[in-house]
Amino acid sequence: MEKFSIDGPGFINVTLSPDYWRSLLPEIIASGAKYGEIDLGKGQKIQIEFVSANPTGPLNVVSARAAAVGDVLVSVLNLAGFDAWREYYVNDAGRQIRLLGASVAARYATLCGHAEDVPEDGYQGEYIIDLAKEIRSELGDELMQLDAGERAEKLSQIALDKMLALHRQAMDAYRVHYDLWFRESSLRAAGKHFDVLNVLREKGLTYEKEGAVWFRSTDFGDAKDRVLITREGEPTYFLVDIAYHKDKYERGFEKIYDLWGPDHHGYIDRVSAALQALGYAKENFQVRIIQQVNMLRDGEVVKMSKRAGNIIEMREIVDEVGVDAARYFFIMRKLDSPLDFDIELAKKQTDENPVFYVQYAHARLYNIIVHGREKGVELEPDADLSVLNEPEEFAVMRKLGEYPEIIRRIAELMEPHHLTTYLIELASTFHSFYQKHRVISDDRSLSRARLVLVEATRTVIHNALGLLKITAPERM
RNA sequence: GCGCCAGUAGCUCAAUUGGAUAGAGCGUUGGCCUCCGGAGCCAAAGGUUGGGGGUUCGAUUCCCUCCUGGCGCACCA
Repeated sequence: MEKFSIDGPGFINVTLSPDYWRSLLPEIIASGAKYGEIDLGKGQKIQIEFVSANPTGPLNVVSARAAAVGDVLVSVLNLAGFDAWREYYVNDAGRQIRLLGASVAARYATLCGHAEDVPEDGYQGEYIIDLAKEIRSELGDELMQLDAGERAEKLSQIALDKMLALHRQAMDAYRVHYDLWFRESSLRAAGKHFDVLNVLREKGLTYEKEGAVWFRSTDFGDAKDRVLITREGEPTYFLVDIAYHKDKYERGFEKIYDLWGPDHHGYIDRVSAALQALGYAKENFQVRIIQQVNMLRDGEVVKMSKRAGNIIEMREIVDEVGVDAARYFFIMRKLDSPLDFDIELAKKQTDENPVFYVQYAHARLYNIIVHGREKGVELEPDADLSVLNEPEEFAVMRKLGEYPEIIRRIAELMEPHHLTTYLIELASTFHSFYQKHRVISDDRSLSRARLVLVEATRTVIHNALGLLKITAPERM
């Protein structure tokens, strides 16, 4: 530290010495991918559940946003000292799967020459027909020999497996690799939801009304009580979901965070109520709502309607703009803000596109090091850095020093957009330096020192892009 | 009607959770390549932070109220 000063009410300014900033550079290079590591989490086990889309239809663009956000959050949390885990909840049981089976069965029967209507509340989408066609091409008409009930049951399992495989492929292509795809059916098979029901009942937190079993969630802050067992005797999605969340704690997670879509915010209080009723601390279960995505083409919002069948699928958007741009654009905004995704902009390979701005900076940095080597100036992390005295050099060093703080902020606030904002700032700070000063020149000692600055900058950009799982190109 | 979220430069968004002169990108205007990548840089213009109250040394941030937009208010998931 160089000096303290008191400047106005509430401000104490601390000036750090030039040597402090210079010493950061070899540290960054030595740390490599570990630069930015902090001990915020202290090894705490934390689970992030995200996407968890129903396997009854294709993944949409909201899932693509959630997938990018959840994936990056876990990476950042791990860097911040947590033991973080990616999980996907597969709703592979219950009413909707029966409807999936019935819908596919109707299309299948129709293809086999026995015209049948898709049930009123079934799935009408084009993809159901595709599924039916695929199944028929594999199995022929043989399922027509079963009675209608068995056929629907059989087809629901086949369709489920196929949808699930598609979802896994889409996530894989998107570079999201879950630690676990958790099956709802496994909870049901083990009767875990009935265990929950019994516990709540023993605590006197349930009652019967109009033939259904209710949970007194209002005792724990919910707006109204909720049904656990329907009049028909079926467990609700809610009951099984309580069991799922309880199971997370039983598997050793100390904190469980869910990322949900905006249409689920009314659901938060009841799950929180149930977990509190079961004795878990309120603050260990948190839900972040990820707002909607508006797809734009040439500045116009693309109208999407599930009914009309013109939804944009996750796969389509990733195929069209590429994984790098898609991930970047979906991370770019604060979770609370609706996100405008301009498809044409994401595809542009120009300065209008922030992805290319950052990737360009990395390619340029890499190239400078190559150029230095060609000129006989090797990268030496222990070079004498006292020759670095330009304001633009210190601006870059200060920016590099911010990185661990960015990691902390993202981990504490669960807001990954700070990473893309930071990358733009770092790239911009470096470009300003680069424009004004030459790295490789006749002054050997200055060249060596600046190469250290370049490599440290390259390392941080590389690390940040790594967290985003966006490629850091050596040339473009 | 009730609840959640948003409203910041012409456009798309930030602002280290209450701090200093509210910052970037795009767009506009004017400059910069004999030279490590011009996919870059510099400069200028552009703001009553949706309106109005309040809290205090200090508010984009917290509270109240109103306006606008999105979403939700199932024995669906």
